[in-house]
Formats: sequence, C-alpha cells, structure tokens
Amino acid sequence: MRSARVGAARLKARNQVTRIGRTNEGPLRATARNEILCGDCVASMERLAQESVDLVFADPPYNLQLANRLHRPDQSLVDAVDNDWDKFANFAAYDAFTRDWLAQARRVMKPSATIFVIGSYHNIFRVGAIMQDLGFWILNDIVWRKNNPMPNFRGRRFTNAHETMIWAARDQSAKNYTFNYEALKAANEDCQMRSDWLLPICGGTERLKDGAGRKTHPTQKPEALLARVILAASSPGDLVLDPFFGTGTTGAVAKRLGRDWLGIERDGDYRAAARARIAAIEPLPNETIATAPSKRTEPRIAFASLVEAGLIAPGATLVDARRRHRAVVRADGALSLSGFVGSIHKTGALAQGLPACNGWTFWHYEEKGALAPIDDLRAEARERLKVAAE
Amino acid sequence: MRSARVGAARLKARNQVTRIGRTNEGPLRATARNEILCGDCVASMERLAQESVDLVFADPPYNLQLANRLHRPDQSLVDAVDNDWDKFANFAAYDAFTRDWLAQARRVMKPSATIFVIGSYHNIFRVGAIMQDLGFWILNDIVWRKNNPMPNFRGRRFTNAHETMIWAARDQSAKNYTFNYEALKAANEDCQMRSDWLLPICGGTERLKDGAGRKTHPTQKPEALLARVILAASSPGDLVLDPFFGTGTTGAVAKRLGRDWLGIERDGDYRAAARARIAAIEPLPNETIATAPSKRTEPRIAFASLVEAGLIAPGATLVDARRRHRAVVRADGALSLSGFVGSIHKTGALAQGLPACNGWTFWHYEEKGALAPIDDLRAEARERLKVAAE
DNA sequence: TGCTTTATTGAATCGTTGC
DNA sequence: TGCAACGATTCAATAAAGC
Repeated sequence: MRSARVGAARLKARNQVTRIGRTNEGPLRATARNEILCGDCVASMERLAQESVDLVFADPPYNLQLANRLHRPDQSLVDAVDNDWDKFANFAAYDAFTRDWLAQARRVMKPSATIFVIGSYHNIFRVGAIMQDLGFWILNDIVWRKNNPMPNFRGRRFTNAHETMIWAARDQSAKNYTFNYEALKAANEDCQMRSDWLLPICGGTERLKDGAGRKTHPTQKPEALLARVILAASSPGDLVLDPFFGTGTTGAVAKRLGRDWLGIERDGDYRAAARARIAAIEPLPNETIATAPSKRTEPRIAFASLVEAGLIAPGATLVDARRRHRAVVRADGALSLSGFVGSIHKTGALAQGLPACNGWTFWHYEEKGALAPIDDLRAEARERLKVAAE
Repeated sequence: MRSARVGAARLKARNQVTRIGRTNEGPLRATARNEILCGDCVASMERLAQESVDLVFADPPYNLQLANRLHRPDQSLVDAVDNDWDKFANFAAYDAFTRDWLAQARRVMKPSATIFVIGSYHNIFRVGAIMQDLGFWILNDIVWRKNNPMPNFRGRRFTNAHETMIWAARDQSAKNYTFNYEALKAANEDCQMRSDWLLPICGGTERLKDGAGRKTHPTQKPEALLARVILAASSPGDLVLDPFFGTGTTGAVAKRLGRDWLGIERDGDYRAAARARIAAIEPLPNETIATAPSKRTEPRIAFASLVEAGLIAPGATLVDARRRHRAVVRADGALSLSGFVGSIHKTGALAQGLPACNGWTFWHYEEKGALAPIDDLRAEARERLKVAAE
C-alpha cells in the first residue's frame, strides 16, 4: 500500500490534470501524466505547466557523424545510427536545437527537480556547455561503463566503452533536490555510490524487436540504467518527464517503480512500441519501492523536550563514549560542562576543542552500567510522537 | 641504445633547434626541446614553430567554483584548490582563455599529432565544445577512474570518482595520427584498450612535497596516467608539449620513455620543482621502449598493468625457474628476449622452442634471492584492484 | 623488529532551520 | 534579509604512532 501522505499528494496532482489528446493542439493548464505526447518535444513542452515535473531524463540525438559505412573485419556491415532524427546540418544547428529543448525542460522542472542527460563524445560536450549557459547547476557527470561494448573494428581508437550522463539541478540555489543518498549507499555494499556505473548494454529479451527480428529502436537504453536514475533522484508518486521517449524505457521503469511518467515522441512506430511495452508492466508492490526514512527527513526534536518528557532527568550526568568528559543536564535542556552552559552540540564541541559537534552522538547516558548515546533517547521520543499522531 | 633510425631523426630535430632562454622575448625559428619555458602558455606557444610537436598533453585550470569551506565529518578542513590560477570571472572569461590556448596548441601540432586535454565536469564540457568549434576531431573521450577518490562528505552527490580526458586529432582529415594499438592491446589481456582507465590518484612518494610536508602542486597527476597517454600516442624521439606543465609529470614520464618534451609554466616554484624532478629521471633502456612490431601478435595477457602499478619495474629481468633464459621487462608490458619483443607467453614459448607457453607460470622474478612466478604479482595486482573488479 | 592502531589527506562547484 | 544554531556526513592509501 502506498503511504497515506504520498497517496494523497498523488491524488491531488491527478485531479489537477486537464485531460489532453495526443496531438499538440490547445494549451495545457496542468501537466498530463502517464501518457505519450505526440510531436516535437519543444512544442510539446511549451504546452506543459511550468514547474510541474520532478525529474527529467533525456536521451537526445547524439549527432553522430559517421562519414562512411563501417564494416566489421568479416566484411559484415555495422548497423549504425543513420536515422533522420540524428541528422543536423552543423554544430550550430545542433546547438540551437539543444538550447531550445533544454530551456523548455528547465521551465517545466520544479525548483527541486533535477535532470539527467545522456550522450557520447559526439554531443555531450556541447550539451554540457549549453546546460551551464542556461543556468543549470551540474551536480555530477556520471559514466555508464558498458561491460559489453562494441569493439573498435578498425583498431584506430580506444574501445568506446562508456557513455556520459550529466546530472544537474535547475540552478545553483536549488539545494533541496531529491537524492536518495542512503538508499544508494545501502545498495552499494554500504559505500556511497560512485560516479562510474558498470551496467550491461540493452540486449536479450529486454531489447525490443519487430516481427522480422530487427531492433525497434537503434539506441534503446537498459532498464537498469533508468532504474538507478529514478531510484536515485525521485520519490514514489513523482512525475518523470522524458522528452525523447523512443520506445519508452523511462516510462516502463517509472511505472514499475511507482512513479508517474510523461513521454514525448515524434515517431509513431516508437510510440506504439512504447505503449504496448508499458501497458504490460506490473508496478512493484509499494513496500518494495517506498523510500526509506533518512535522518534528514525525520522530525527535529529538541533536547529540552526529552527532559520535559522525562526521558532524561535534570541533574543527570552525560559522558562521552570514553568517559573523558562529563556534563550535567539542566532543567532547561542545556548542559553544564565545567562552568560553561550550552547546547548539547556546543558543549560537545567545547569538550573536544572542535568548531562543531553532533551532540546527539557525542554525549552518552548510563543505563545499567552500560553507555548509550542520547540519540537513542531521541529515537524513543520520535517513536512516541509517531504513536501519538495516529 | 636508441635505434639508429630513431636516433637520427631525433638528432636532426635537435639540430634544427634555435636555443632560447627562459623568457618570452624574441621569435623562435623552431621549437625548443627538453626545456621549461617561463610565462603564459598562449604567448609562449605563439613563439613556437607551427606544426612542430607530435603530442600535446594539457591539464588546464578546471575553473572550480568553491562557494564555501568544506569540513570532513571529523571536522577537519578540506584543503581545496583555491589558487589564483584557477580563478576566472565567469564562463565567458574561461571560454576566451580556453579558445586562445587551444588555437595555439592546434597551430603547433603536426598534422599527425594528437592532443589529450584532461578536466572535470566543471570545465570539460566547455573545453570539448570549443575543441570541436576550432576544428579538432575528437577520437575518444577517456575516463580516468580513480580507485581512491575523495568521498562526498556531505552525502549530497555521487562520489566524484573520475576525471575525463578528450583525445583529439588536429582535424577530421588527419588519419595518420600515432596510435600504438597493438602495444596497448597486448598490455590489456589482448583485449582492445577501453575508454575507461582505472588508476590510483597521485600520492605516496610520487607526490612532490616541500620541506614542511605540504604538497608542491595541488593537482599533480599520476605518472601512470601520463605513461599510458605517451605510450599510446607517441613514438620514441617524438616531442611532447605540455602547456600547463606544473611540476612536470609530463616531462618526467616523457624523458623516462625516451620522448622529448617541452613544458610551459608561469609559476617559478612549480618550474623549479619540475626541473629538479626531471633531472633525476633516468631514461629507460631503449629496448624497453622501442615501438613494438606492428603485426598482430599471439594472445598476450595483462602484464602491462603490473608495470603501471609498480609491481614490476621496466628494465627488470625475468628468468625461467631454472634460470636458463633471461628476458627484460619493457615499459609497455612486453618482454624483450635476445632481440625478440613479445608478450610474456610468446617470449616464453620462443625460449623453450615450444609452440605455446603460459608466461605467467614460466617467467619468474627474483626477490631476496628467491624466484617467484610473475603469477604471484598478478594475484597481488588483482588484490589491489578488487574494488574495481566488480 | 614487526604488527596493530590511529591520524592524515586527496581538483569539491558537498545544508537547513529559525530568529 | 542576514546571522547563528542545529546536526548530518567519508573511502582508500599512506604515514605515524603505539605496542
């Protein structure tokens, strides 16, 4: 079951939606959800409400410049990307296109939203520079390392074994962007997730193919890549926009992970493939996708309230883990440390001679001869609050 | 001894040099070698002869924009890069600077030369876009993955665990650039070298420090990184230009690998450190660095990574278990056995007159008088890289 | 001397809340 | 709006110190 808070927010957002068709006609009062908009992504985004999406994933044309056809050593032809949508007259044309869609993406992003743009060396430098020029604030560049890349058949370069994603906030001042740091760390052997991700390319049964066995889309991204992006930078119920939807990997993964999604795609074949694909997706049970509470999102508790609640008595003695320092709890929730009176943090800092200190983990109380951090008392107080709220 | 052909070419180049001082005064008829030019890199490069260098390695200022001081969880202060040389008023100023030095670098590059530029997400996108605008033809972007990066202390982003190098030819038509494909392949388990390189950051005894233990330069690059760049994209006797010479890693590695070098540096302290450092470098014997035969060779195994990691030194002697055969370790990870150059397997087979051989168990190194198979070193290397093995 | 423990450090665009 | 307080946060390698 979706949590009550998230469910309510999502329902509210749903009710604000003005249902629209699949064409570009008419204005939008709010932003659609869980649909594929037909048409050019700039025109489509222009009609979306500003500050309405929580996350953008964009896989724009790479502007590959393959002058000639490429043959493998056995003389077979490499099925290169030569679609019309990847053709631009020159860098200036590509830059203008890039500026247009990025500006619109930025407009529809909530202040707390972030954007991922994936590309290769053909286009990612232009994309990144334009993002900076538009005011995006880059948080990381992320390297998708492919464990099974296509080799360089001519032996004239290094194997092009990675693609680059730029992760950016809407602007420098946006400090409250969604980043599920703890969840990613837990998923990575309790080490913080690095900027290089090793993932296989999209193949096997995941790769969409037509009746004749031809791949439906030349650059279909692996769902594992989108899963990490969406888990890292959104919450259940959030709206994920993909302006270059293709065959809908973003929508499929978003639906599975309990996020809403919105795709924009010009090509009818891609839209049809995406629609069928997403319809077959079964969302995961809510308990598997609910974001774990992080310390940052827990309600703040004043140390004084622990004293008021009787969890710690005025006059009690607190010590650090090694019993080197002693402080006495005052009735007003401050501590007294050899004549100095201050907060648990200030006294902890003073005791250690440091500029700052987290008093919750520094100070301990004695219970049955053993020491426990006063953070345990805070957890107890939060537990009581939670019970009282129900 | 250097080979006759290479030696002659080098001598000829030397004779063309007009000796210059360390100031920016006066024109240059040709390009100096094995010196550090004092001054601004744009002005200095303007005085170099056009089409005179074979390889450029550039580590320009990254334009970091640090808003505040950063403390570790233990409250210690992070020693961030806040040098004046990394300060620019805005993106436009950084772009203008970048355009200027890149244009000069391109002018002095031979048609067959390539350039490596290293940067982070702060600057690399602007650098890459400007390179494309100036006509450079990007061959690869290469990711330097750090196995020991600084963590993200606030838990607000992914660990910034890599830097990016752009490798480019002077223009699209330059097809004859130097790329030692076979040597790199032999050094990488007989697999093509990928675009992601795992290397430790510069530390330990390699890191230059002043008398008080402070690092001489805040961003000294590891020699292993430069070694792979120089081995990949130059030949013995070639001239390697570094317009942001710093403490001279490029010069040190170039000299060791039998390349000529030219550095440009504004800071007198950096220049002095670089000069002393390079003077202490002993070039490797020629047989360890001569370009390997270009014909496709039998399968080889990743012996080069042991050399890069310092587990076995270039020039070291390997013997078989009964000390009947001796081979010398080359800097590119191949072995030299009485004039024949090949992989550890090929040389082992040749020594025994057998069609094939497992070099890992055939060849031994000497440690404290005892012999041990180089397979032990491979195990050690694997242990070190366990983090990255995934 | 050798092993264990502790301290230091590296290109970093690294908060939020309430008065 | 600015300022001060709260309080959350680290991985690997190297070097130094302790035993």
